[in-house]
Parts: sequence; structure tokens; C-alpha cells
Amino acid sequence: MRATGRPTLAGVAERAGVSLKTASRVLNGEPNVADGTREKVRLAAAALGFRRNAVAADLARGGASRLLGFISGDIANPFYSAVAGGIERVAREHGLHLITTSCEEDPARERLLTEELLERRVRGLVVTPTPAGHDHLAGELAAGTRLVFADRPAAGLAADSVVIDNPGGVRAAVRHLTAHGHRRIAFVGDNPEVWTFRERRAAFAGAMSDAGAPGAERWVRPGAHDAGTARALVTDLLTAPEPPTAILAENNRVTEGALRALRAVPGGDDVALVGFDDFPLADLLGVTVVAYDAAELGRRAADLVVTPGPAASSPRTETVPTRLIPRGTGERRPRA
Amino acid sequence: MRATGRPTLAGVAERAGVSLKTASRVLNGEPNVADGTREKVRLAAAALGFRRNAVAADLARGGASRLLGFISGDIANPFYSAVAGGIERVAREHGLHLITTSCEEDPARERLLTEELLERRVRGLVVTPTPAGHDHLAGELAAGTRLVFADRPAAGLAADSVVIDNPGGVRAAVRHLTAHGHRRIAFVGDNPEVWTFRERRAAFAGAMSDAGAPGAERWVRPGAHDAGTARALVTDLLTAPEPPTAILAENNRVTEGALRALRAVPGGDDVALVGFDDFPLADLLGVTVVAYDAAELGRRAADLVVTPGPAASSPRTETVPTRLIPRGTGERRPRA
DNA sequence: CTGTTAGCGCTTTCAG
DNA sequence: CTGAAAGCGCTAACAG
Repeated sequence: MRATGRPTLAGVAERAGVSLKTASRVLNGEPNVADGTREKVRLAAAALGFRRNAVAADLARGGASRLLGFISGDIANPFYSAVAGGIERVAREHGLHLITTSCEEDPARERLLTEELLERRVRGLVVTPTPAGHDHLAGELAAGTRLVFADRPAAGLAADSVVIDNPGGVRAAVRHLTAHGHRRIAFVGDNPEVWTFRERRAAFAGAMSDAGAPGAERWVRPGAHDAGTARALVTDLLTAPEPPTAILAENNRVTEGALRALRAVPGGDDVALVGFDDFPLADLLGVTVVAYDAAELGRRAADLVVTPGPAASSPRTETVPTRLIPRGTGERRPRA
Repeated sequence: MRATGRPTLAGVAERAGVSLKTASRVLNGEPNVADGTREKVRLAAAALGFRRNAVAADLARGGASRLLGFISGDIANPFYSAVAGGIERVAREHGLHLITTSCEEDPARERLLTEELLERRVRGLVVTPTPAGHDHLAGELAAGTRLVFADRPAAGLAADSVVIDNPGGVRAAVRHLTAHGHRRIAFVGDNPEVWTFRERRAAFAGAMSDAGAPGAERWVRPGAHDAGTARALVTDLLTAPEPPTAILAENNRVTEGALRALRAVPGGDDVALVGFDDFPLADLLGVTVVAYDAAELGRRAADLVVTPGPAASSPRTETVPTRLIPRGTGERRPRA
């Protein structure tokens, strides 16, 4: 008894009065079939409403399925969905489909999802890793699994990755602000567990030092994981004695919070603001940002997945460039 | 010769000195296995780095794979990604993974993707349909495939669907504007092929008529498929003789274009604006909108997919409510 | 040009 | 508690 009621290749073959293999050949568009036979099989397939079972086909071919996996923090987040769009585009060019999943920044869930996708025999995996260690994947990597990390490298695992040019972006922002006369620049960002935060923070300290304003660490405010806390931190900064004249927001959630704080605090309109990450309608709001192409991040990651590196090579790391877009808030000068 | 170098269940069984079936039982956590045997198998599996092949397992079970498909217009679009997030959440509760694809609003591509996902034997499919006919899926539906349309119903096919409360949202917007004294209200929207446009446009005409301002069709401007054309259309409207005192933007791209037009046209600050669809930072921009929960749309669609309707029932249609959020632009009164 | 014989890696009867 | 045999639906040699 068939488990599903669906017509099978065997059914088509029988109805057409040919062998299984011949039916297979026709339905796969292979050559060397008589036109008449071809037609008979086509008719039988149509009459039965036959649809080939790609799962069985993949299995028989013995290889991986035609699927790519993407483990993101949250697929509903526009940043990740832009990355997913980039991955999908490349996947499509290679005849692959994309399975998208969200781990909610939870290491345990990331690991579970990785396991499940691997069991599904995906062709490769793009992961935006949580801060947890990833050494448990070393064996998988050695076995030849195509694994690429996006936006940040995996802790404790030498694997291909593609990241944003964080240092370059932050340096550009700091230079922009100091060129406009700022010395007291605050850096407000996410939690220190987050790799991108640490990268950007380090670049900030370095750039400030280069600008002849060392000791900038004192202007660093971590812990703004959402717009609400960012707003509170910025408000605190601005209402304390000797407030900063400029804010460098480490990501778009912080930028949003900073924007709200600047609106609410008296004199906030005079405080300069540069945000890392562009966002929709930022031009209407006049917000100066450090922008980059998130879809490009996805495209490059997918390229790395589908393009095996030179055997036994060391991990490849690619960098997506950033550019500063002046729109107003970043060009405010400190009050004399 | 094995096609892949991966360890198989047979390999584990051999190494553990048990039969295939026993190894299977252990690795699937089935009961009735002696503790010692269980341990032996576990050890063998670990030593080999065994990972079960979920594809083969699904096939052997004869059913569909544990995958759900989502065919959207563009996964990089925040609206669709919010929907995807909702679908994924429900899918996860049912132990399913989500394959996301983008058809770029192209009917041929939508059809191709549908075929491919069906060949992959997905458990069910959520589709945001292009305007093309979908009668080719009638057989599939009859065969029991779980198919649900989201955001708009499929043309020419009686299938389950979940949509936004378009009439309610538009009526609320019109009532809001007329209550603030507006009579000359323009409705700017997408192309007439788009189902949501037609729904909203019809509701607009009805609501205007109800408000004692019939003949509103003359204030309707279709054809704004992107923010650029929307901006041009709104600029034309405002610079013509007897310009409208209020704009109802049919979707968020139109709202964006209208916003830019209002900024650029002299006196644009006095024109009221209500947009259908909420968007990030709309509050900072002070834009009054008709909002709804896109993730809820996805959740409900996924619910319909995993919950078979009463056999032979007529298609189920669900509606996601909207609500008007006043933020400033919608409360401007016409100049005396 | 067409068919036969083996599997892919796993699950399921149904006997021991 | 354990195993042998039969298949899921399809593809891949290798003959004819």
C-alpha cells in the first residue's frame, strides 16, 4: 500500500506501457528516447497528475539535497532579511532553495538548528553566530560541510566568514566628527558579548587616539541592546555635567534611541549624531550614517558556501565596505 | 561505494555489533532496548560522528518532509519578512522548517517555485499570490495539498486565505480625515492589477460617498508602484488647480513618496496625510497611519496550513484587523 | 533506443 | 528485547 496517494514514476511507466527507466528518462528530459515513446509517457504523466519526488531523487543521487540553510538571529529583522535576500539570489543562480531559520540569539537554539539542518543534508550553511563557542562544528567542517559565518566570525572555529568593515566605518565616522570640531564624542553601543560591538568599540578608541583625543574609553557606553535602553543611556549622557557634543551610535537600534533622546532633551538639536547602519527614511530624518550593503553580505557568504575554497586552505575572510553618508545630524558643529 | 563519505546507520550497527533495526531504535529513542545495547550503539555512533539522514527517514516514512514553503514577493522586503517571521514561529511549534522564496511578483516564477516546492514534498505552502490565475493548482488542492494564500486571495481558485481588513482600514482613514474637516481627499495607490489596491480603492469610494462626498473617483491616482512615481503623482496633484487638502496613501511606498512630495512642494506642510501600513520611525516623522500586525498575518496563514479544515468545507478566509494611529500628519486641518 | 538489476539510508512489518 | 526482509520513489550502471 502506498503511503501517499500520489502517483509515482512506476505508475506512470505502467500506464504508458514502458519501463521505469524510460519513464524516468522522459521526465528528466534525457535524450535517446523515441518521440512516440516520449509522447506516451508525457500523456500518462499528465493523466495521472504525476509530480516527481525531488526528495527521493536527491537521495538516489546519493548527495546532498538542493537546499541551503541560513541561521539568523531573527528573520523578521530587516537586516537579516536583507542578508537572506542576498543569499537567496545566489542560491537561485545555483538552483538551490533557501531554508531560513531564526535562533533568537540563543546559542542552544542555534546549535539545535544547525543539527537539524545538517540532518536535512543541506548543501551548505550560512550562520550569523551567537557569541557561544563553535568548536563542536570542527568535525563537521573537517568532513567537508560548507559552513560560512556572516556578520561576525564564529568563536573558537577557523571557518570562512564575511564581515562588515567595522574599523573602517568607525574611523570614517570619528574623522567626520572631529573634522567638524568635535572632541567630546560618546560611543553608545550594544552588549560587550557582541563581537561587532567589541570591534567597533576598539576602532573608536583607536580613532579617537589618532585624532589626538586619547582616553575616549570614558565616553563609551555599552549595554544598549534595544532602542529603549539606548535612549536612556543617551539621555543620561546629555544631562550629566560636561556632556558630549556628538554621539556615535553603534547600530541602528541605538541610533533610533539616540534620536528619541535628542528630541526630548533640551538642546539635543545641537548634538551631532552619526549612526552605524543605514535605515529606511534616514534621509528624511536627516541622519548621518555609516552605511553598507547588507544584501552584499549575504551574496558573498553564499558565494563562499557554493565555491569550495582551495583544499586545505586557511579560512577565507571577506569584508564588505562601508561608506559615510552625510545628511545633517553628523555635520552639526559644537556650540562655541 | 558510498556516494558521500558520511557514516550511515548500517555503519553504526556494524561497529556496535547489532542489527540495523536495533541501531535505529536506539538513535530514535525507542523503548525496548537493553541498556547495554543502547550504550554500545551510542558509543559507536559518537565514534563515527554519525548524523542521521532526515531526508532518507522522511522518504522511508513515505510522507511529506518536515518543511513548510513560503512564496513571497521579496523576502528582503520588511513586510514579507515580518510575515515570514510569523510563519516560522508557528512552523517551529509544529517541528517544521521554513523554506522561503521570492517570486519578484512574477507569475511565471511564482508558478515555477510552487512546482519546485511541491516536488520537494513540502507539508504545505503559504503564498502571497501574483495577480495571475491560479486554477492550475486546483488539482493539487483536490489531492489534499495544504495551500494558503496570504495578503490577497488567489485569482480563480477557491482556497484558504488570510487578508488584512482593507475596507475597515480605509474607512477609518477616510472618517478620520473628514472628521478633521477634509472634503478634497486624494487616494494615491499602486497598479490596478494589485488586488489590495482594488480593495482599498473601492473602500475609499464607498467611504467618501458615505461621508457625503461622492464622485471621489476623480481624486484617485493609481500607478504608483514605487516611491518615485508616488512622489511625482502627489506633486502633480498638489500643484494642479484645486489641489486636495489631504492624501490617503495606499501603502508604505506611496506614503514615502508622498512624504517627500509634501516636503518639496510649497505649502505641503499643510496637507494632511494618512498612510496605509505602518513603518519604522513613523512616529518620529509624525505620520498618521493605518497599522496592522504583519506577523499575525503569517501566523494565521501558517495555522491554516497545519490545521486541515473540516473535510470538504468551503475555503476559510480570515481577516487581520487594522487600527488607525494618529501621529500628526493625519490631524492637519484644511486651511480656511 | 529500451529494459534489468542494484542500490541511496532509513523505517517498518513481522518473526524470533 | 532483537533481527531479517521488504520497501519508500527515484537514479545509475550496464546490458540488450
